[in-house]
Amino acid sequence: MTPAARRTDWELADRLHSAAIHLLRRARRTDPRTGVSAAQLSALSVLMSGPKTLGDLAAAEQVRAPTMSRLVSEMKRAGVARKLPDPADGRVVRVHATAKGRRALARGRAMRVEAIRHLLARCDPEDQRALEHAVGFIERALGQRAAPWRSATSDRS
Amino acid sequence: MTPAARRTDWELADRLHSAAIHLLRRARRTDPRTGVSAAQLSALSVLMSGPKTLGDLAAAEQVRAPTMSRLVSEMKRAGVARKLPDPADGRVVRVHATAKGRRALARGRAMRVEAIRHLLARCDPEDQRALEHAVGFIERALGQRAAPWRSATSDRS
DNA sequence: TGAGTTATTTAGCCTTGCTAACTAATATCA
DNA sequence: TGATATTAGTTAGCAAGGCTAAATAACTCA
Repeated sequence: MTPAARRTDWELADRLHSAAIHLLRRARRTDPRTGVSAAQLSALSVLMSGPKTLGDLAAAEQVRAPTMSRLVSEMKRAGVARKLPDPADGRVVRVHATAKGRRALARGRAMRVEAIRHLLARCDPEDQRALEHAVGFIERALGQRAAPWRSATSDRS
Repeated sequence: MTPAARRTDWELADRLHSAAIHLLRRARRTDPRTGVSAAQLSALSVLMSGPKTLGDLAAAEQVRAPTMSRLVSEMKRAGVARKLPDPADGRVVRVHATAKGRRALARGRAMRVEAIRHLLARCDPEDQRALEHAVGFIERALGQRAAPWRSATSDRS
């Protein structure tokens, strides 16, 4: 690779980094209006694909077990999650999202996505093609596709 | 707008949101190795364009004055920032990055951008054009261009 | 000068990370 | 089988980094 090409790559990576930070900062402005904390919304998004054990939830959220244990207790208190015993293994706790939790997540996600959609309002067909191509590339590069909405705590920068 | 077009917009916004979250989650994996907290790195990035008052710094970081006051005290203790009195107004504190702070920021930013650049390694010329177009569009939509590297605290999701 | 405004700090609270240490349940194996 | 090890989750206690309210110090202006 030539030095010039390397510099170009670096610059593109830098701009992509910056754009991602600022895009999310804009998107999350609405979060306080959901009535559920960012950490709870993030955990709820993991639960959308079905009940999870506390350990799985902690791993998915990239936090330690005690952190998730406490968070789930708060979610239970807030009425957005339930804890049920595992019939096969008495040590295991299965966490389910409640209907209230699913509604809170849908609302929070919709507000965020709406904020981004608003930004895209002036998008012409060429912009849109480029965005789709770019997002598709990033999804492939990250080894994921149609990833669930995740993280509130975690996209801390 | 037809219902189908609206749905397409929503889906693109949703994927962009998700891609941004996961991109940053990947990029920040290296942060703990910088020796300076994410909040401090973010504040340092603001100081790269020159000294700032505490209030300006708080506004730039979107936190309250007491939060920034404490953060800057810690940065001073860590040797990455200095507090100097304003010669014209005795109430004002001017915060400067030290050489150590500039090095810490450069290191942290380089590690993040390197992580993203690594993701872009398989980028063919067409992908690159699309990414550049998409990033440029987002920069314009957010009303910024070549934004400084900001925030560690703030891209929390 | 004295009242009001502004910049920063202090005090104290909350959330959400963490580790260490504990309990309960299950698994292993001599 | 029964002792021991492992695993899942909880509890306790600490730190970082948000916040508001109230204090302090310096400035502005009538």
